Amino acid sequence: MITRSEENYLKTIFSVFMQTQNNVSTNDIANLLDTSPASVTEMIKKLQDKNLVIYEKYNGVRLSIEGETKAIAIIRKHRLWETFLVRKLDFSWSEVHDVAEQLEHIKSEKLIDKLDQLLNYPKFDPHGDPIPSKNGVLNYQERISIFEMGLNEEGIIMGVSLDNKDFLDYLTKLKISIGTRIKVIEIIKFDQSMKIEFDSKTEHISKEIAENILIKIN
Amino acid sequence: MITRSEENYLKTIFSVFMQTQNNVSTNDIANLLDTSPASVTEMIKKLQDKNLVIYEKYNGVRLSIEGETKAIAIIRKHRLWETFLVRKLDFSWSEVHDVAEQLEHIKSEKLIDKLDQLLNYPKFDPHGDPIPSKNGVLNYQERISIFEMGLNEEGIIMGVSLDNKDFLDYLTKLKISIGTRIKVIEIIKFDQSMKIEFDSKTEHISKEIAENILIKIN
DNA sequence: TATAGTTTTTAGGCAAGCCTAAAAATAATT
DNA sequence: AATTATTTTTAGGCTTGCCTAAAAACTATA
Repeated sequence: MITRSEENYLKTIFSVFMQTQNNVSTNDIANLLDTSPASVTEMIKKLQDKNLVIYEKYNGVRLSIEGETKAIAIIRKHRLWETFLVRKLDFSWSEVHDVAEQLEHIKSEKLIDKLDQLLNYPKFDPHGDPIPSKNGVLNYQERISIFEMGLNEEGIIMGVSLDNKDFLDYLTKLKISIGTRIKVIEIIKFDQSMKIEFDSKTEHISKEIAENILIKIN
Repeated sequence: MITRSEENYLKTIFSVFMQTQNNVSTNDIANLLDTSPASVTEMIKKLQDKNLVIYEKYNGVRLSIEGETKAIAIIRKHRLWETFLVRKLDFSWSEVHDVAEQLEHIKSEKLIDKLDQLLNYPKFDPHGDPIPSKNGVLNYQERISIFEMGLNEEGIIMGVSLDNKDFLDYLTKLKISIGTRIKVIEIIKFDQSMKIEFDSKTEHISKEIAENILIKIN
């Protein structure tokens, strides 16, 4: 049996590794899980004993195949629950995180399969992140932030890279959502803020906002 | 904060007290929660410190007003989730228990309110047990078991008093469900089994079965 | 390359929730 | 009423997951 805490560690290691492609440091995990580095070292050893991670002292950690399988299964559950909350229970996309964080630990294969079916096998969650399939395939769509776009470039919003209530509420207020087609019409050098155009209107967004909105690339 | 384990104790104490109207013994709780009497004593003290139970050494325990409120809230969640699983995810009534046991501990008022709404404010769960309202009112319908009925008496099945997979699967096989109108047509003295009539057919049920099917009274 | 700074690990502790074994209290029986 | 049986509590221990403080190992800098 895998504990709730172990699941959270796996999830964290997975997501950091996805971004950096490097072994994940003790400190990073500690910060993300809001715990002490000492506790992380301890837990990593436990995960190693269960063959869920590959670990060498002072050299960070990464998931084993088995650990990755488990991590992806948790992410699948998290994203399916988020989709459920938004689609069936009228949650806004800024409210789902904490509840999904709890629901993702419920153990029942049938439950998650049926939920998937009820939602008609969704491919993306409300934040635009891909939902892994039952057999663990994570269909990753390459994306860049608006901040990385050049002047006059266009793109379709595919997701966000920050799951923060204030940020998401602000996007909602701006009427920016997944699928919105945008164009960069001005880049202000001084503060690196940007003017973007969408739905025949113009909005001025800060660097911080631009960095956390993702558009499709290909 | 109330822990998962504390919630399970409260739920257990509530349901035993409902049946007996007496202080609940340490041993009973230990048996129901599959734990040792020593652990129960310990936990009861903790619950007492939190003002959730009323406890006197060697004299059993009962819930305080606050403890009862919490217990009822958990039962509400459990029964709403069971209803959701059966109605929306096509679980059979024999499968829902274990999953609902996990889901009942999810903490989100909004979640449970929205679930209630999605299900159109159900009054009873799939086993015929009443679902407490948001403000904690448990609308209890008095019921007796088929075993307590006399010859030629009729009644409408309102629920079951046993949440066991084999038992529930058997009822499903017999096509006995909540709402079924039945009539006792024979009582066999020797083994106290009964012949009952419903949907223009006759079935012979054992004492054990008869004891665990409940009909509406008055 | 020695030293300073940072990161990681080790050591020792704590709370929650469980355990077993033994003691104490209550209940049942002779 | 005294003894026996049962129930409940106490005492002491264990595991999980966390903590702080100190030691050890790596990294960067003079």
